[in-house]
Amino acid sequence: MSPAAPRTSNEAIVAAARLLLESGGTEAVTMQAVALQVGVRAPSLYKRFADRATLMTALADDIAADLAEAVAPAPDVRDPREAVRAMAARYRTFARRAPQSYQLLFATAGVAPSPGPNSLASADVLHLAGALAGPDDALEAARTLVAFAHGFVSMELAGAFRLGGDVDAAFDYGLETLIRGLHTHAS
Amino acid sequence: MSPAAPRTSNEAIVAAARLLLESGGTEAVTMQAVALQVGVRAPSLYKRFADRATLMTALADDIAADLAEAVAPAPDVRDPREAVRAMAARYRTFARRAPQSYQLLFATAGVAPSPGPNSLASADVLHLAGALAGPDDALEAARTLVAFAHGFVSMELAGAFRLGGDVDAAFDYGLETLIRGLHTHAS
DNA sequence: ACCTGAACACCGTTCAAGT
DNA sequence: ACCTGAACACCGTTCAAGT
Repeated sequence: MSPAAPRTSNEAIVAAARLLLESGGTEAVTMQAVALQVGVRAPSLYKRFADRATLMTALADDIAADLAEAVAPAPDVRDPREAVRAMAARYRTFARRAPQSYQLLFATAGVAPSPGPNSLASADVLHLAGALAGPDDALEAARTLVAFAHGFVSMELAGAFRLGGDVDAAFDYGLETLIRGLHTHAS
Repeated sequence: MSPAAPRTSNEAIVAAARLLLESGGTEAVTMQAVALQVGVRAPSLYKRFADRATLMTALADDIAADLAEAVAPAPDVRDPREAVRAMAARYRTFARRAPQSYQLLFATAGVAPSPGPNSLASADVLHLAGALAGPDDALEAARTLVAFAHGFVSMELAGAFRLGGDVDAAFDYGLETLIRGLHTHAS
C-alpha cells in the first residue's frame, strides 16, 4: 500500500477550531480538542500548522474573510447614507451572531496580523466615506465610521452597557450622529 | 513565636500582576510568576484569590480605577466641547501608555464584570454628553462618544490602521465629527 | 508521507504537613 | 494562621518509531 494519505485538511482543522471557538471561547480551542474533532491526534496538527499561534492566525483569517463577505454592500449603492446604514447593520449582526469569532479578530495578543481588522476599513468603506465626507477626508471618515462600529459592538459584547436604555436605539443614534457630522462637514 | 504572619498582601499581588501584564501580556501573568514576584510560592496566592480568574478580575478592577482617575475632568468645565476633547485625549493617552492594561479591560473572556468599562460611560461623560446633545439624549450621546473613543484606540492598539495617513489627525477628525453631529442635533 | 505513543516542560490547583 | 513541597490533571510541543 502507499504509505499514508492525509486523513484531514487545513480547512477541516480551521473549521473545527472555529466551532470550538464559538461554543467555548478561545481557551476551548485546544490542540487536542481540535485534533479529536477532525479524527486525528494532536501531534499530527503540527504537520500543517507550526504551532497553536499559527493555527489561531489561520482561524482569524478565516473569520475575517467571512466578515468581509457578510458586510459587502449590495450592488445598488444609490444613497451613500443608506449604504452606510446597511453596512453598519450587517457588521453589528455578524458580531452578535458570532461574538467569540468577532472578538478574536481584535485580540492582539499573539494572534492577529494577517488580513486583520484592516481589510474592513478597505475599499468599500473608503468609497462610501468619501461619498459622504468628500474624497479628501475619505480615509479619516472611514476610520471614524469603523472605529464607532467596532467600539460599539465591542462594548456591547463585553457587556459594557449596563445603564439600561435601548441599545439598538443608541447604535442608530450614534450612526446618525456620525452621518450628520460627516455630511455637514462636506457641504 | 506567633504562628505565621502574612508575607504579602492583596495589593502587592495585584501590583505584581500588573507589572507582569504590561511587560509580557496576559499570558505572562502566571500564578507562579506573580508569586515569585511577591516572594512567595504559587499555592499561597490561593489564600487571597480563589483562582486565577479572580485575580485577573481584581487586576481589571485596579486598572479601571486608574483609568477613571486618569480621565476625570479638570474642575473647570466651561465649554463642554473643550471638556470632551480633553477627556478623549486623556483616554487615548492612557490606552497608549498601558496598552496591555487597557486591552484587559475589554477582554470579556472570563475576566471583566466588576466595574468594567461601564464606569467609563458614567457620571462625567453622561454629564458632558447631556450638555452637548441635550439632556434627553445624554445616555445615547455618551455611548456614542465612548464607543468611538474605545473603538479607535482599540483598533490603534491592534495595529488596524495600516493604510498610512495621520492617525492623530484621524482621531481628532472623528471626535470633531461627533461633536459637530451632536451639537447640530441639539440645536 | 503521514500518523502515533511516549515523553518533557509548564501551568493551575489541591492538600497534607510543617512552623 | 499562613506557608510549602509534592502531587494531579491538563496543555503545547518534540520525536523516535510505526505503517
